[in-house]
Amino acid sequence: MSQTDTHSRLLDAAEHLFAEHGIAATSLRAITSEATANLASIHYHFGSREALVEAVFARRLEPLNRERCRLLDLEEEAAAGPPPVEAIVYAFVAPAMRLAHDPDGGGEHFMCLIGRLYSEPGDLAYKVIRQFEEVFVRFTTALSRSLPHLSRADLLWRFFFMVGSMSMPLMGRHIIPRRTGGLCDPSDIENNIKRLVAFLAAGLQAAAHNGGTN
Amino acid sequence: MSQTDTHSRLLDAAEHLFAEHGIAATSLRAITSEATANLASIHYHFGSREALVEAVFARRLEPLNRERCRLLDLEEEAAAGPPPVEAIVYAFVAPAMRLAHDPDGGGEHFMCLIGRLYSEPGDLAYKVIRQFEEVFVRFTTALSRSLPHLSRADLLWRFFFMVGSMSMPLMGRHIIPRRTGGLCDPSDIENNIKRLVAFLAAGLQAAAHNGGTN
DNA sequence: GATAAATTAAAACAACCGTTTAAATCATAC
DNA sequence: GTATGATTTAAACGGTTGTTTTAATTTATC
Repeated sequence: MSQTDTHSRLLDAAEHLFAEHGIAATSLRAITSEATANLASIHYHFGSREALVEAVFARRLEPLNRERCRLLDLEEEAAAGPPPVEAIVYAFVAPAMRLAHDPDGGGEHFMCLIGRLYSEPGDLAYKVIRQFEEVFVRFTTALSRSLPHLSRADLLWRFFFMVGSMSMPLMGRHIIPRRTGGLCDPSDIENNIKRLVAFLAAGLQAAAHNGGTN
Repeated sequence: MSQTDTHSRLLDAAEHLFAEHGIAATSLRAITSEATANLASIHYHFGSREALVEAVFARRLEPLNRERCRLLDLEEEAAAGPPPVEAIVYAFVAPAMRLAHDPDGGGEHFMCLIGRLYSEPGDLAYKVIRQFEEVFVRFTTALSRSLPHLSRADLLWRFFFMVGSMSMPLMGRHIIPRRTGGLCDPSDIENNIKRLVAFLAAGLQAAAHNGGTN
């Protein structure tokens, strides 16, 4: 934990460069250079490039998803029946948005990286997404209790739509402000959380496209 | 246009491999191998690797966005005032979803690739996204006419949320079916269009998070 | 069928990749 | 202070990358 903690310096540098240039496009030499560490240090501390990649994700994902479940716990204890959709959406969205711009958590690059995940080559995505298993199950069942009229397919699709919407303020850190002349600011976290909750709660509660027959 | 049209065989192979493994992770040798062409043919026909990447996008983007504008034209001519939000969303979503699985259009890999775009290294994303300029302007102004109570920032954010939602059935071709045990099928295009339109129209029309004061 | 242009083919280029090895350095406990 | 284990360093490995060059081949024109 000293200032010469090569292990976490490597994780920080990798996280940053992965988010900035993509995982595949980032070389070990670029990482060790930014971390002011030796090339071989990656293999000493992690064993391989792939293990380093997984470590970058594991470091942040566990606390993030724990916080999501904690917020959902609170809501489910507070409400007698199923919690309102807004509360479920908030418990899912807010921890990710906050982590994305918490300089202490250091996750400012991480959530951008998570957004990239769906477009990274197959093996890695599956490994990482498996860490979402508990969150996926808990939130989809919570939503299905609050939206019992939706078919399972409709509900799951809407859950994925939610993930996609949330990924925009996380991934579009550079593109969105430029595109909107600064009008849309991804670092305006609390307002963006409210925007997302309003948008997603309405979308999730919309009438099913087919009248709910399947 | 003969069966030995190396130029388009290279584009097809690149499009496919880019979508499958990512742009950065795809080598020229892998492309020429799949296209049964010589390694040097890429530089002969396109000049460089980067030019090939841009050509892959340019080939599909222009027809796609033209179709979007055409559908929006129809709606704006049909309606006296601003078209209903559902119609605007449909004009934006449907062409992309159809292209994504139209084997004739060959774009079955392309839309998956578009989804990757937001997470590709910076220079490329800006170049390609500039091709969306007309679509961006036309659809945001159409939406703002149909949703005049929304602030410009709220409207633009919701537009980005829409793009993010739409990217899920496009990008998640492999992950979503596996994750849902086949219950969610990204190739069930027409139903997914309806699902998206129902979800997005409700989200776009939601009350502003702050009561519409800014 | 010869000429010229367009296209394809094979080979080589330097630069970079992830990984490994072995020696040097550091910290720490005896 | 010396021995021991943890960490860092420098150098090299074979393999792959994008690109260029030069020659061979195909295609079209007269």
